[in-house]
Amino acid sequence: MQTTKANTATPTKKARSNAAPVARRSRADDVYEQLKRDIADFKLVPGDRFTESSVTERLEVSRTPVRQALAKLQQEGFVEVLFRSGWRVLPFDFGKFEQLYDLRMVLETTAAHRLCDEGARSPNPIDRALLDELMAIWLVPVAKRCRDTVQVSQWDEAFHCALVAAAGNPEMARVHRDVTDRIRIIRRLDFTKQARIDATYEEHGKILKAIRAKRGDQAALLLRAHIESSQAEVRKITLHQVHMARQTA
Amino acid sequence: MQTTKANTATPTKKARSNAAPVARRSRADDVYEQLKRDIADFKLVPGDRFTESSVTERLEVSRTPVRQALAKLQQEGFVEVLFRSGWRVLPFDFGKFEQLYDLRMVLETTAAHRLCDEGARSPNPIDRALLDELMAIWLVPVAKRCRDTVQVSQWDEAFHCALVAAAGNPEMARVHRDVTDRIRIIRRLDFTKQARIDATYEEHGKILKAIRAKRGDQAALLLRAHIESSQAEVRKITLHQVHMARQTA
DNA sequence: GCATCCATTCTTGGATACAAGATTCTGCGA
DNA sequence: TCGCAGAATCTTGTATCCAAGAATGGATGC
Repeated sequence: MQTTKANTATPTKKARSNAAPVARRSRADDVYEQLKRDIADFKLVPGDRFTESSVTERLEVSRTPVRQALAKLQQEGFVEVLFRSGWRVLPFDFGKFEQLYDLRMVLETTAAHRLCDEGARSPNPIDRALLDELMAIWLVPVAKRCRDTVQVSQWDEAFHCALVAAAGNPEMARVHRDVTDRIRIIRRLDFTKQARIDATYEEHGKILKAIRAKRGDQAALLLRAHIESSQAEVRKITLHQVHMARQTA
Repeated sequence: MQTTKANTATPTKKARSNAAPVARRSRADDVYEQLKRDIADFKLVPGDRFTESSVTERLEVSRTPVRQALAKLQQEGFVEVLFRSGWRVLPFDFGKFEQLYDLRMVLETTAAHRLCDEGARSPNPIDRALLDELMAIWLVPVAKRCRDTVQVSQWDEAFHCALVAAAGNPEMARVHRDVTDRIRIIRRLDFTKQARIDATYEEHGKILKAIRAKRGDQAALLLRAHIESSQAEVRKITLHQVHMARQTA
């Protein structure tokens, strides 16, 4: 029966030890990040099986942090464990991607509405600064557009996350970020063609303008179309691309 | 460079070993369930600190499964680790509860709309059977209403989860379930008064009737009001109740 | 050639050992 | 009585050890 006695004023003692709750980076965190990157980069191909020891050798840590990282990835739906028989990167489940894209649409269109309508307010106020940043990136003359696919792909992800984050519900933003993490692997296959990049600039620009004009319905409509087109694109290319990625990996 | 060679037909060998992916219950799962229950039941009071060894003693398992369980709870936002200084049940964060209630509203009103409007369809078809079950529970004559607060409280939770589940997006339902898990601790404080139970019957009934009549906007409106009233109730009583719970624990 | 049995190897789940640092308690000095 | 240094204890992070069971490969019988 412990009771917290925090905030009892003993400044000298506290100063000695109870420092800021600084986020300590553990080995498990490193392994987690690395494995997640490997999956997103197709170094670990969906469907592939691997063992804990293969990871310990590759990353040169003991099994403990590896197991922690794998447990986290398992919970997030990236890998699964086969009892006493190794691990497996979860194979593509297109049905699941459909659901995640759908969920994204719900969250983002909700955010768009809230960004336009002060009345339908979220727990926290709207983050105007975040919106301004987006405008600065996406509302530029055609000549000044970035042509680096990798950069634009990252900005695209950040755009959608920022939209939700700006709407003032951090928990909603967190869920949206998780969804983003999970579709990244398939989403990046979409960002190979220049035409898609141009379209992204166009569509993001229109969405931001609609938000700036406080036209919630229009912003939501544009957003929905934008996501749907990206989803449709993904639907077309994945089977082929996945095969390619599997070859080159 | 492993490649999956699953589904190569060797029936005899496969029959010997590669059984169904039966969900194995590990010790870590047990500890996880137990700790989560303890938190929900105020056996572990928000703000309290505890150590891994205290859990190992109480549940009589080694640190390994305890640590796995705690890691999961940490990821879900129930506890936090203080570097080399024990664990802590996260104290109540009313702001976070506001956000979670808000997110619930978004998910559930979306579900309500979809249950009424066949056009705005989800990835999967609507689960009519689930809806029928709900009707069977909540659309009963006043005399036949259940008066057991615990039972009704569980049904209430199940009602909202089923609503989302029936709408045909399992990932959305999963997120909603996670949210439900996290607000359970505060939500249960609401289900003490008989009046609230009656109101729940009334409101759930109205919502189901609106859905049956395919009046999406009305259903969403009722749902929003229903959740908001429960949220308002929670806002009032928590500070006092939490104090009480802390005392009795 | 083919199926089957059995020993070997491999793999994860769990327990334990060790390391680095945080906390606490004790004793001393003023 | 109060402050403080330092030892002793405690706590988590990581590595390693062991057990139970799964996969594998080879020998054997036919």
